[in-house]
Order: sequence, then structure tokens, then C-alpha cells
Amino acid sequence: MKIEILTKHENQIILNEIISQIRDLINYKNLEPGDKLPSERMLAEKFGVSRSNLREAIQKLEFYGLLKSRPQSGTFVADIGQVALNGMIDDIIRLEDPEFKDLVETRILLELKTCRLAALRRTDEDLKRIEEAIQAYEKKVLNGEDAVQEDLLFHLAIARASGNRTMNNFMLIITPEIITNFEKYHVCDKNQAFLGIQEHKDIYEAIKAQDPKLAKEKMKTHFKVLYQYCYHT
Amino acid sequence: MKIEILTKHENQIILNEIISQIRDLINYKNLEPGDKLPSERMLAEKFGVSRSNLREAIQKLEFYGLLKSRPQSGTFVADIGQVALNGMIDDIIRLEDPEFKDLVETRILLELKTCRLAALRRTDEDLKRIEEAIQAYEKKVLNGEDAVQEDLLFHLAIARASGNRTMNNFMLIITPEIITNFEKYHVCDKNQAFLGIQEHKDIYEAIKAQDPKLAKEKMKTHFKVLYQYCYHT
DNA sequence: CAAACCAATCTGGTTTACCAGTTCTAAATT
DNA sequence: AATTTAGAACTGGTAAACCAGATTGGTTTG
Repeated sequence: MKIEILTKHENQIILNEIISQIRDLINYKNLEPGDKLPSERMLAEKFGVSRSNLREAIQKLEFYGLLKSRPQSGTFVADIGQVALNGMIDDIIRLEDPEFKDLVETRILLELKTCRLAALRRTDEDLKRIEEAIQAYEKKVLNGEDAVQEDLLFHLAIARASGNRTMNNFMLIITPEIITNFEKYHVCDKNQAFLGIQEHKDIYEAIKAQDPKLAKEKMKTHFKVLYQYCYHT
Repeated sequence: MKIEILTKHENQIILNEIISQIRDLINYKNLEPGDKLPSERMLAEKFGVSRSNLREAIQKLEFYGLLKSRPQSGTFVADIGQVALNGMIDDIIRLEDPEFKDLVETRILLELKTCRLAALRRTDEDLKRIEEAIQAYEKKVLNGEDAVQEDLLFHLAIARASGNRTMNNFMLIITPEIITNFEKYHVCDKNQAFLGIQEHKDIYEAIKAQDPKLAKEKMKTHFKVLYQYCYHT
């Protein structure tokens, strides 16, 4: 068999085609929640794709909670009816990579909430971690060095302190892309970094004082520049 | 070699161990953004694990944007410095599966935003899709049938209309878990489903009228029961 | 001496073969 | 006829073999 090397994008396209075929099969066979799919080998042959590719597709649907694989047993439809399953698969296939603006918008939304929650739920260990992040940031900025990484760890420490694992996870997902784009587009300049020290401290104090409203306000102030970048460019 | 069948959880533990070893190696070798990691074969041997497991670990780090694999070339550290990389890997390893409350809390946060954005950005096609979702929901409820799926598709249609791909993706991620738990814990009863019809229509009208503030208000009303479940139990 | 070139080697990706539980069938037993 | 049980076939997961493009070092050529 001829083998071709595919780009990430081409691979994603055939992945979506397989997913769409899996959806069609579920509809055709009227599979309901808990029903078993045909084996990976059969599906791979039926769709004319390799088992690896088929497994990738299944794993993607597993990631979105639509299928469940059980070792030595089979792959099953999750506890989700056909209507929702069809709607979700359509959305999953259609969904493209986010733009930078989408990431920033989401980040602002998440962080205004995580810092509120952090003010309500933070433990002493959380406080300590946030404080350490501030000190690392301050040290770098005062030395005239780039401190994007330390800035980020401060925000991740707050996400952790929020006690909400889902938001924490989402912050981890969008964070690296944000960092790299920050540095690429120079969203923050030296002066901003300097102002950031006090802003970070204000946020920390609000969280320490367990004042969620103030914490959110201070975070909003901290995001002023980011707001403008997101909504006025 | 002896082969053991591992549970998903056990597998995740050894995955985290490998990730932690990768982090140690990056620190030990002082690898900077863009530097190349040793080959998968070498790492697998060095860590005493199979190449498949090692690849899984790499793919997880790739998902979080910390590594980048290039075919026939190698695996590289992303454009992220050691400080951020260490912090993020620690968080990734530590992070456990979210609780239901985390999901609901995040969903409320996301949806209050997506419906605002939908009011600002919705196209005519978006409106049409939302309307169809409402009709499907209404039909089921009036028939006395369960309409959790249709309810969900209504909310996903709004997420799509928000025009923010990241939020759309996040909604898709948390949605199935929410559905299954809804049905398990009977968060919504029949009466709620009935009230939901008008609430959905109110949200739709606000989005149609491009009134973000009203849309958010109506969504908040719609989430009243959910709020109570989330914060008062 | 520098630039072009070529083949040996190394790379991540993919296919193939194999593993060990699970599941189903049908024969054996009560 | 209903129940038990042995075993064959099937399952998702995993290890090993293989692929072809990328890299690299040394050689050749201008």
C-alpha cells in the first residue's frame, strides 16, 4: 500500500470524515445510549481507513464524552441520546481553531470569575503560592527582564485557588497560546509590566481579605489594556 | 515481557509519571523554547517505558501546547520558557477530574457570556438554528416527553452564535457530562421543563433584538434553579 | 575554499502482529 | 428443559516492525 505523509490539517480533515461516518452509522443502526458499536477492525474496514485513524476518531469522540471504550469489551455510546449526539458531532466537526481574540475574550471571562472564587475559597497554601508568584514577577521586572512567564504563573495560581477544576483546566488549555501570541504581538510593553507589580499586589490583597467584589474590580483594572486590545482593534 | 491490563486511572498515573520525567529532563538539560527533545525511542528506553506510553505523554503535553511534534524531524519545546513550563506541568499533573459542581459553575459563567455575545454577533442563520431548537424542545415538552437533549441543543446553538470558538469548544466539552448528571440527579423536573419553553423564547427574542443586557438577564432567570442547585446544596 | 551533492542515519508516524480479558455459543450436566 | 461450563472467537490495548521524509556529515565539484 502506498503511504503518504499527511499534514496535521489534512489528518484532521480525514478524522472529521471518519467521525461523520460514525455518526451516520449510529443513526442508521439506531444505536441508543449504552449500545455497543461494531469493533474497531470492522469499522476500519467498512470505512476504508486504518485502525489507527479510526482509533484516533474514537478517542476524539471519547474526549468529548460521546463514546466510552472498555478494554477487551468494546466501544459504547455514552449516556446521550441520538438527538444530542447528532447535534454535538455536527458542532465538533464544524469547529475550527480559535482566533487569538477568542482566547483573550475567554481568558478575561474566566479570570474575572476565578479571582472572585479565589477570594471566597483560597486556602493559606493558595495565598502563599500567589505571593511567591508575585515576588518572582517583581524581581524580574525590576531587573528589566521579560516577565511574561512569571505573570502567567501568578494568574494560574489564582485559577488553582479558585477551587474549580474545570476553570483551572480551561485556563491551562488557553494559557500557552496566549503567552506565545503576547510575545509575538507585543501586547504588553515595559511600562505595563511595571504597573503590573502594583496591580498584582492589589489583587492579592483582595483575595487575602476574602473580598470577591474588590478582587474582581482589581482584576478588571489589570485587564484594562487587554480589554482594549480585545475590543477596540 | 509481561503485559498487564491497566485501568484508565492507573494508566493516567503512569502517564503523569512520564510527564514529570520529561519535565525533569528539560530542566536537567536546560532546554529552551524551540530546542529539540531526544527521540521517542531514546526517551522510552531512558524512562523504562514503552514508546506507545511515551507518545501518549507527549501528545498530552502537545494538547496543552507545551510541546510540538514535527513529522520525520523531532519533538520540540514550544515557545514557552522553563519557568512557565515547570509551573504548567505541575498544574497539569496535579489536576484531577472535575466535580459536577465545577461543571455547572463553569457552564453558568460561560452561558451568561455566550448569550450576551450571541445578541451582539448572531447572524440570520444563527437565529434560525436557535428557533428550530426551541421548536423541537417545545414539541417534546408538550408531548410530555423528556427534552433534556433538545434543551441542550438550544444552548449549544447560542454558544455557536456567540462567534467565540474557544467558548463554543468549552461548552461542547462540559455538555455531555452535564446531561448525564442532570438525568441522574433529576435536577430538572417536569414543571421546570414547562417553564423552560417561555424562558427559551425570551432569550431568543432578546438575541433577535440584539439586546445583550436583556439576553443575559433572561439567561440568568433561566438558570435560577441551577444557581440554587450549585450554590445552596 | 566554498558551495553543491549524496548516501547513511535518524526521526515521528503508521501499519502489522500479538496479548490477555471479555463475551458468546453450544455442548455437557443435573 | 433449565443450568452450568468449557472453549472458541472477539475485543480494545500494546509492543514491534516498517515507512518515507528530514537531517547530517563527509565527499565531490566548481
